[in-house]
Amino acid sequence: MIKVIKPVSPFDFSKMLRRVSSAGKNNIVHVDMDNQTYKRMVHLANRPVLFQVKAIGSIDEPELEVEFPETLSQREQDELLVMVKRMFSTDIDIKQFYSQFSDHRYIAPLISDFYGVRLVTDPDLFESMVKIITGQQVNLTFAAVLIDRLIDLAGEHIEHESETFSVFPTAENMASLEYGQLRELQFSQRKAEYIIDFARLIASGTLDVNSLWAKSDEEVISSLLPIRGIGRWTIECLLIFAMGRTNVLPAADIGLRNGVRKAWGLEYQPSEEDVRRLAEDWAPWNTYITYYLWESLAVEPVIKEG
DNA sequence: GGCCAGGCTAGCA
DNA sequence: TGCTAGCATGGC
Repeated sequence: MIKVIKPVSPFDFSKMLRRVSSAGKNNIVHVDMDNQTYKRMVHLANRPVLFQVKAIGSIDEPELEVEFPETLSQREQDELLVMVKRMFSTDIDIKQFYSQFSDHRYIAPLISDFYGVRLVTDPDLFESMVKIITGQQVNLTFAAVLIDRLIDLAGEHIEHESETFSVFPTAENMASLEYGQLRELQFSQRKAEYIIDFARLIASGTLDVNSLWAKSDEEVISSLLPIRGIGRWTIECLLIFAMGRTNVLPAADIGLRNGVRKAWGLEYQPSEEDVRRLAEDWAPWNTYITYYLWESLAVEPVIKEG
């Protein structure tokens, strides 16, 4: 069955896909740049469901076709469409961001470079949190390798029309792991503890992550901060990469600081406080400015000759 | 080979 | 309250 979503324009699905497809080598997300499609499985009503998102139309008159099994109930269809809209930030009125910063010396060029690019989020809070904790203090390349290994170990792997789709491990899957199993994948002892303990909190019903959706950013931060292994940066990333909140400033983030250094042409590494000062007029678009600064670092490096 | 990675905790003053 | 050593390993 196919339903059509009309995102608010501008919406550059192609650039968004390029970013998604460069993360890791696992079989969770299947991106086809030629056909402009994104496919993956998610848990819906406790079973894995395959869906596909395909871009038709243009950047200024975008449409997304969402394809999913006929067997979904009406309620599950609604849930899936809400999730897809959130994942691709289709309802964010990005033109307001653009008009607010159209004359900004350092931000306007970013808008020009990444016109129509929106945040692409993870469909699931648990999945996102595991990825973020894994990414603490290690380079992104290594973090992606660790996540790939974790998916091989604990995820489901489902064949569908000659393609293999991996499904990210559920909290229940991971709650039954031992720390030593993650150590063997080259997780540090502490990260193994952080991640498995977090899975156990959810699987046991002690922590209800879905209750976070109704909370403000600061309420989400204060409710997760007491959990061991979860600091402010981690929650700020969750707010961005899982919840799609648009006004989050992870000022301590080394990538953001590098991005600010590059865009502002600074000769020194700005501190967290420096970033907060420069960002005083960024509201309510802290997340998008941060995201575009991250994007500006991810641009393919020029290959040197010789 | 040394420093840096899209940090966090625990221990100390 | 604020500071810092230690963690743990790949990338460059």
